Amino acid sequence: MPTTIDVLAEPSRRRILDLLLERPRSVNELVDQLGLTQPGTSKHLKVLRDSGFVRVRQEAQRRWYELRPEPLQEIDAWLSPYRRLWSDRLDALEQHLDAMPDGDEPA
Amino acid sequence: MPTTIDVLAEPSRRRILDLLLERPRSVNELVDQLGLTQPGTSKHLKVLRDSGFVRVRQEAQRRWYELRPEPLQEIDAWLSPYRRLWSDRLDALEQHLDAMPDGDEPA
DNA sequence: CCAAAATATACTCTAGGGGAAATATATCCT
DNA sequence: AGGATATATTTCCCCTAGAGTATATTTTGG
Repeated sequence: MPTTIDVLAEPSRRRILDLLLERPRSVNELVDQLGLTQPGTSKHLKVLRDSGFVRVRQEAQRRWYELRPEPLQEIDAWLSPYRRLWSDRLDALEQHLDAMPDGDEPA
Repeated sequence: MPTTIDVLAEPSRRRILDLLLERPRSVNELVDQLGLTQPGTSKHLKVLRDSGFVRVRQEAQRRWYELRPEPLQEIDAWLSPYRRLWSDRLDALEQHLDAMPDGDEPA
């Protein structure tokens, strides 16, 4: 079973997420927008379902796909330790330490 | 050439980033930590270099790899439109709107 | 200059993932 | 019930990405 980030690595699936961010859509709508075949689209949707990115609401024969936040939050969380690289000007400190030949602590 | 997120999708590469988040490391250090072969590790490092995740500082025969923030920032930026799904309690509103048969605004 | 250390590149093999076409399933409508 | 609509599943093919092995390259120390 693919990782959350594996799922995101596929361009068509990212496009699906983009489309679903605007509003819920039916499979055929997505097929049209993506330019993929219907089976191909359904396959991606299955992956997105299994990994929790989307859920389906059935209405007659039509199925409305909509976004779920959890997996994206997971990515957000994964990213968070790295944020110190560019926030709080801590990156300036790092560069400083790297540039110095030996220990050199600022106040 | 692989996308930023393609690069991130590979588990060993994510582990490399984790290790480099602690501190810069030489290739052999990474080899030991990863349990991969040296060539395999170097290959991943090349991918990480080409995509801007790391840069190298050479010192004698040793090469010190260190993190660069840009590609991770890019992911962060990509994520940002999706944050409205869970931040500012806007998700609660969305769910509410979905559940309601018609418009119904909270205070 | 030579051997060793550290890293990079080239090559081969293999498995998994994505695409398209065909088919199956489900639900509505009359 | 039966045809039509909407979607899912299966099958097959191909191609790429990753792993390992062998080899090349670079730099150092003596």
